[in-house]
Amino acid sequence: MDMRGIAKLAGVSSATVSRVINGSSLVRPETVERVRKVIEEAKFFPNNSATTLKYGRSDTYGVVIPDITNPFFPEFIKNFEGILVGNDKDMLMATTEFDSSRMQQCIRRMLMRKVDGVALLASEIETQSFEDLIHNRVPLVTMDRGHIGRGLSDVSIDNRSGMDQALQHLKGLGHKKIGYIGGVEGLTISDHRIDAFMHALQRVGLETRPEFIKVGNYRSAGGMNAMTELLSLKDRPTAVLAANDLSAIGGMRAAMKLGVSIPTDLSIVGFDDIELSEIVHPPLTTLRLPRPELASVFFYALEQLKSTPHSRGKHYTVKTSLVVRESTGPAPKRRRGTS
Amino acid sequence: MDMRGIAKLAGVSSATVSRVINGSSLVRPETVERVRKVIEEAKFFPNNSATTLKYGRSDTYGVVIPDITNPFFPEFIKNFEGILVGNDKDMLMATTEFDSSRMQQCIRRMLMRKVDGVALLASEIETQSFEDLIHNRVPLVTMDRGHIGRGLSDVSIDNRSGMDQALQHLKGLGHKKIGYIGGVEGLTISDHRIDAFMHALQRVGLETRPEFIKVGNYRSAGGMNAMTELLSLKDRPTAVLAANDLSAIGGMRAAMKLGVSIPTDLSIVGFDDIELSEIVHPPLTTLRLPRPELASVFFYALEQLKSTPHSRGKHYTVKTSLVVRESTGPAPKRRRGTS
DNA sequence: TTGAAAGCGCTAACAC
DNA sequence: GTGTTAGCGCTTTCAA
Repeated sequence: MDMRGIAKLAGVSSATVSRVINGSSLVRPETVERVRKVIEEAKFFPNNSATTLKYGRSDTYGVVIPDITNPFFPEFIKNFEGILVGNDKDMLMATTEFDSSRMQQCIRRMLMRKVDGVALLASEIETQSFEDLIHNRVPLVTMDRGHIGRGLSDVSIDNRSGMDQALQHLKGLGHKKIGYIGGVEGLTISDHRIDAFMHALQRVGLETRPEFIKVGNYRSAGGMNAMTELLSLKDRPTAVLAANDLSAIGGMRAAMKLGVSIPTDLSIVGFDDIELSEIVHPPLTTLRLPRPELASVFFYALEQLKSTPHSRGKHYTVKTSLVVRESTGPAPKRRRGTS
Repeated sequence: MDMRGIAKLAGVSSATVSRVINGSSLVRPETVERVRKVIEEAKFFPNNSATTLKYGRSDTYGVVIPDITNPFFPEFIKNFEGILVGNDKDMLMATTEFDSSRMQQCIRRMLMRKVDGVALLASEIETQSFEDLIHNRVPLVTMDRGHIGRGLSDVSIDNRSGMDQALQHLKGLGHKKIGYIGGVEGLTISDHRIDAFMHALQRVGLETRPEFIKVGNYRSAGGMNAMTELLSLKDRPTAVLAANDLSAIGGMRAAMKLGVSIPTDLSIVGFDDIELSEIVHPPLTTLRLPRPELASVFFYALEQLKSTPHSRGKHYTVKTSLVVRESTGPAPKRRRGTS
């Protein structure tokens, strides 16, 4: 069944049916009524691909994420989809699994589906991939890459303010030796976060120790490994920051397994503030990266780019803030033998 | 840029370009080569909506889920998307947030996008909603609703075998008073699971006590509330089953807060086996519902329906199995005063 | 082995 | 207020 079918049943033309569906005010109310009824009875739904074909836009935004099993992303997706649905748009989600050929496929799918823009939260992207998007004039908003350009905006995470807060908090509790569990090596977002950590240490006046910095993988297993390494050091940190909550939670698990109690023997601070962090035991002190705000900044940035297609994108920033729970406490008294 | 553009550049017709893209063997190798090069240089991507318009199919499957922040669903999505991408298909995901008007919107979106089928994992659907899908000949596969029909298959979760295993396990540990934290009241999937629990109690030879059955909401907060109620009973259960892992984990939290230690004072069994259940402390004993298998059964069921459009669907079953971890242990000795 | 052309369903410009 | 019609990009049948 198409609009012509409906038109015939209602005794009008397909143009009128189109007008009714799109709420044009030019149609006589009784006609509207009649057409509506026929649409209802026939259970008719307009075929979106015809409009997409005609106008080259699909009212769909693409979202590319690395790993949907990291709770941070579903929480973002939930908010983002909510905004889209509220604006009568659709979402095409694709996950890269940290794999660059998957990433290429994702971009390809986005282009073939004529998405109106792409929110790119997967930072392992090579520049090459998104050149295709730029070249095809698809608005692109990235997370924490720092580069902008024509049709390209970036939402950076203000790691700095959050890290400062976290380190001040720890310093206030008497901690001096602070470790770090990183993300996946080589991703810009991980590098930014490590940089932010190092600089924050300096600003707060704590020493940086290379052996206190371990890589993880943004998942709990990586956090466990990294923490195990940190705790096997002769001179251990008394507090640890992690690149995300999942790593921090893995780290807590590893610590508990090794008989290190939290926060008595060791303090831990996460990053993201996923829902889980409140439920876990002990509840995790963490830097909150607010998903609702992040989602709406992405949406706003995309809409901006779409409405001014040929102009240069902008830098946006989302702030982080410290949420103190129970995984941080006073630094333990020094043991004999360790400095 | 469209196929005619490519055709002109390559000195062929758009038909030939189409043939090259679709891998037709009728084109002379040198022509293929030439066209390929032009496509490459122009960074051309075919416009999927034209094909969708022409053939009424989009090579996209829809997935409708209630709540993406419940880790069970991302884990399903991850597997399902993997299968789809491997078969050159796309996924249109929609979440209902347990809201029936959102559900209607979801179905509408699916119909407008001409999805080739829908995997419906949200059981709060009213029959009315999916009549639209059936009416428009869209293959539909539901989870644990039990009804099949023309173009409609169902994947049921074999709660029974799993519940039996769980209760045998608990009985073997000396438990006699077993509580249950349910899902959202009124959802068929919740009702099925409660039924399965009651029948399993009978089969295993344990008594059923209405006051031991509490509703939750599939989230940790609901599990906390339900557990708090259970523990406020004068005569408490010594073991509790939950409708999903999130509820079980919430239940553990509540128990810990009330000074009830797990598994010493109370045993808990979850349902799903989300990744989190292994990380949580203590690691959760649970009934595993294997997501990779679930995803592939859904895909298979959809493909079956698509290839035989006018025939009746089938019943599929996915079995659950008990994974014993550390949240279950021997029943505590009876305290004085409680029977 | 390649080309020409019709038609999928919708919408907006134009005609009445 | 309503109807007519062209055309979005692709594939496939038919013709050459």
